[in-house]
Amino acid sequence: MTQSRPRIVPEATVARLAVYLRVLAGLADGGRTHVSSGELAAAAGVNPAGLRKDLSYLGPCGVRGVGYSVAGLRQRLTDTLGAARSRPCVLVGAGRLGSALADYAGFASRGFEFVGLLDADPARVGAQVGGHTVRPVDDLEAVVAATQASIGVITTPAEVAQSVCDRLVAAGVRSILNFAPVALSVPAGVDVRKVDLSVELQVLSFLEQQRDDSPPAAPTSGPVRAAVAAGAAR
Amino acid sequence: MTQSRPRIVPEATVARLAVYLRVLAGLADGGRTHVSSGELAAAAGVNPAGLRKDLSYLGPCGVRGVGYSVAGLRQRLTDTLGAARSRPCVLVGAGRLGSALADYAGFASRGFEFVGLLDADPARVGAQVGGHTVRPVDDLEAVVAATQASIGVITTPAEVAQSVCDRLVAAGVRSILNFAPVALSVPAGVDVRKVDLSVELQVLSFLEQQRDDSPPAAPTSGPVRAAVAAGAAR
DNA sequence: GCGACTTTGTTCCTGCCTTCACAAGCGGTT
DNA sequence: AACCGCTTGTGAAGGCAGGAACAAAGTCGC
Repeated sequence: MTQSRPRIVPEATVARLAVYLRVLAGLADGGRTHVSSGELAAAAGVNPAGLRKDLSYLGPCGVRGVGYSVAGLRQRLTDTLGAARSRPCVLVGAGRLGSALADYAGFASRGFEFVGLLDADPARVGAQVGGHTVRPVDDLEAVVAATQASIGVITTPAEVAQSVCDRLVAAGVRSILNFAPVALSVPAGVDVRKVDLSVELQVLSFLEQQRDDSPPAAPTSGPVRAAVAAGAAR
Repeated sequence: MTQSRPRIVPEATVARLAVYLRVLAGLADGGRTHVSSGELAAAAGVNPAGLRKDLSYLGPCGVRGVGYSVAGLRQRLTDTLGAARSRPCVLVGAGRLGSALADYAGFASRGFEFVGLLDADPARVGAQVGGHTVRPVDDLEAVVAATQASIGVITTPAEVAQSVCDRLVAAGVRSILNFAPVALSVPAGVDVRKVDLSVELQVLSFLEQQRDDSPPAAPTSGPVRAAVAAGAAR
């Protein structure tokens, strides 16, 4: 509550904070009361020094010589990430991927609740997914208004993603998670994050090809490898 | 084939090349024969100068004053990304998310074929998903050996992800796409990419909280906003 | 045939992120 | 009460990605 300094938090750090929070939840379940930066960093797959720097954006939250209090750090991260209160989410596109997301327990346990599932296909309307009934996409504005949804998730085909996005924004949604393989354009003040599944596979394909081509090259230099990227999706 | 200079390609660039390739496929379907960097960049949601820099890693592939040949650039990107040949993929964890991925048409059309679906739950074994039958996870080594799968996709619960990963690596898989919310540890020479869905939502939640807290602050500076992220148009 | 326009490819620069290394601080022990 | 070991927090440096501006080059029009 008493954020001494309103320091800015880099987005890359925010993504890692979410990972730390999850690791802490596991530690708390295991009965641990304190953790060192080294142990926490190992579990999160990051550099210990980087972890300390990430946490330093929140102000001092550890005890030197001891480590971090699991409960205390967890609370601080929860507050910082805005995970204290539940965030209502609207999902558009109740296909296979959309249904999988709506039913994913990992969201609900972290304060994200799907309060509306919408689809344009009449065959899907009325289906029960994750405790909710799929409604026609025409109800989009009504659902957003009634539920005060703050986050929109788009899992529609690429062709209609932009129009769905526009309607979400017009209805008041200012945070959008986009799974459709298109670059959405939104007005200032609206945040979009994109998850592109086929891009992930193609990056792996590229790295594999590099491996196949480069064995003859110097193995020590390792310039092409360009690291593995364990962190966020990006 | 005649890569004049074996220039290294940054991983961030590789991810964008995959996006360009998809945009080009759409342009080719529309009958377009040439594109300028500006148009291509707009469709991909990136800066035109950055796009040209990305493409310059492949050597000169455009014509000054004209632009890029859609077919030519597409071929070059396909070769670079290793998307020319089909990549067999094994998916472990045929739950909702796994089934959605196995059935996703966007993968097959880009040369990724799921040649094996595995699950530990006897209730799921035998189910038909995306034209394949779910097999017991005990068959993992046999399936990898028989199909020469080069990419493993993990959509299991977090608790078993590391053991599944170890088995995949032992069986010869050297590229892994991990959807389980844990940091996998792998030996050198194995590439892992992680997609963390709940992290994406929590980053949005953080940005939303920032928006709610910062209106009183100076709106012009916009330091906290920290940009929008991945593929956002801007 | 020549000029002007368009577009690429490159270079420079700025800012951010990551990493290393060290000083400061706290608990436990004697 | 003082010392010692352990851990955090921070400062500095290096590397990398992103963006803007400029020169080279090729085409189109006259």
